Amino acid sequence: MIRVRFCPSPTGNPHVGLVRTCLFNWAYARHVGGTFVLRIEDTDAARDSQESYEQLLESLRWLGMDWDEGPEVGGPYAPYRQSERRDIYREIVAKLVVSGHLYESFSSGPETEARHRAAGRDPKLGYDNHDRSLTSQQKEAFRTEGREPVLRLRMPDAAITWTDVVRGEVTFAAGAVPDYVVVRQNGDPLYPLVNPVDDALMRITHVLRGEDLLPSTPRQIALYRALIDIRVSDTIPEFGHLPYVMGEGNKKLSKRDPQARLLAYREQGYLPEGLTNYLALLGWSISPDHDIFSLAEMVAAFDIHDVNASPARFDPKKCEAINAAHLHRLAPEDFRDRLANQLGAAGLVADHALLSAAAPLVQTRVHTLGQGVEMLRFLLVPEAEFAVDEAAAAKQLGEAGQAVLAAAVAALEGLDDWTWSALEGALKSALVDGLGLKARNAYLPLFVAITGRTVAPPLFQSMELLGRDRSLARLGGARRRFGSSFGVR
RNA sequence: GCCCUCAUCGUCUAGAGGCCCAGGACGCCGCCCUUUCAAGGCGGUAGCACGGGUUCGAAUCCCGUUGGGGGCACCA
Repeated sequence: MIRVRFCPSPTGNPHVGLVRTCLFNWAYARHVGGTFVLRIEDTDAARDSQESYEQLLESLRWLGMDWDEGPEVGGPYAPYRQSERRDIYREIVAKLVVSGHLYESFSSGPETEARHRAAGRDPKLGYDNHDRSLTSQQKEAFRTEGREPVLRLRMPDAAITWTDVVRGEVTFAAGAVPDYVVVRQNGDPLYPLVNPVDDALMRITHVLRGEDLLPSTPRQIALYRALIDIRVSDTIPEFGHLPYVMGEGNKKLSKRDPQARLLAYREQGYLPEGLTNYLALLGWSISPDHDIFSLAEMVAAFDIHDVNASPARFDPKKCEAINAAHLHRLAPEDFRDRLANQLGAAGLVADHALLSAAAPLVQTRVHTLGQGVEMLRFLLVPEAEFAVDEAAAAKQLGEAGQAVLAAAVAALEGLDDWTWSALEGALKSALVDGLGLKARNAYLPLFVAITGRTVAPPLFQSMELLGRDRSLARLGGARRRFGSSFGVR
């Protein structure tokens, strides 16, 4: 039985790189019919926050990644928040000390450096394993000075090799990794201990995580061996190190990067299926000749062994394009309902019939739901709040535009049949035939007057939905407001 | 400095010795369609980092160089 886990620490807001790691774990678990465990690594009280924790869960749920075991759903290895597992760690640490895998270390950083200098070595070399064989008298002496030790893991004096699921064989030479701190002076267990301990206890079979953790893998393998020795575990899991998601330039996408903030995409009206599709493409591909797919299709095809080892750059343009493809594929009613939510979040309400008629007009014209809101704003906003984009007005409602507006008003005032095809007929004969204008020049001023912008749903349909009174009022308003600016440019 | 790691169009990728004078997608550029903007259709632009091997044959295997990234905490 394959068991994978995703174990974020709740600091800052969830970002796309983190979510991509989660997605690969989740998809692999689902693909092989294994178990997906969510574990919260909140051992750093100073940086962890409840808000971050909640955003994390919310993000995963929004994207459709459900967990079989973890916070709020429980499971056989509960609790799944490390802050609630202190007693477990204490017990295991005690066993590791008794068995000699952990030892007390009193050296301070400056002391270690001084030893390196005295021996003519680079002082930045790191810990020198100096305290490995302190006698009990020596330890006693430190204690009388009032010094408390940290606990370090005794690293094996041999090379450590594993076969990484995404990179193949990786080896660290003997002595490349110094004995490292596993329990703080104040007794708090640290990530390098707690993470493998929980993986062991929770019977995790595949550790799939970011490549930043690759250099710490030899330590974890060493710890695993110790855990096997004290019978807490009986195997070492497979490791797979996923490539980074990079931002602009050549730096890893960080939590501080605004483009990395996951929930920003929801706010802008990205679809969860669009975002997961794009994220999946960062380091993986479903087939040589297509790249639009659903989560279910991903699950059917995803294998962690197919993931690339090289870092991928996050491209907002492609992300938007992939999202657009999903948006355009939505059934019209589905699109309409999602748009209704987005409108609601923007404080706009539309009655069902109006929205049902309007939504199809914008579906293929936008890449995100947020763009849909902007495109329909003219139709849903209270008349008093309707505003014309100044730049568009300056360009389209000058002298020529005013002539168009005048002719349009004249042609429409006597029009009884306020349907889009009647509107089209009337305006076409008045402006294209009557004034001899090209369609573009004939209609652009009307777009601006009616919708306030030059990027909008089709004109005649928009006017039909807006209704006769409001349409004529806006045409008149545009003449009054911008007609006086003749010659002013 | 030491250790690890990565290397195909601008970007994401397909490619696991001959099917590749390298395929797809996004972007970009044309054209068509067109009531703006999209969408759609058609076409175009652009790449195997470099140098050595191995082989009848290398984007694919090996070595090196160069370049990028990461790690070397009583953070995770």
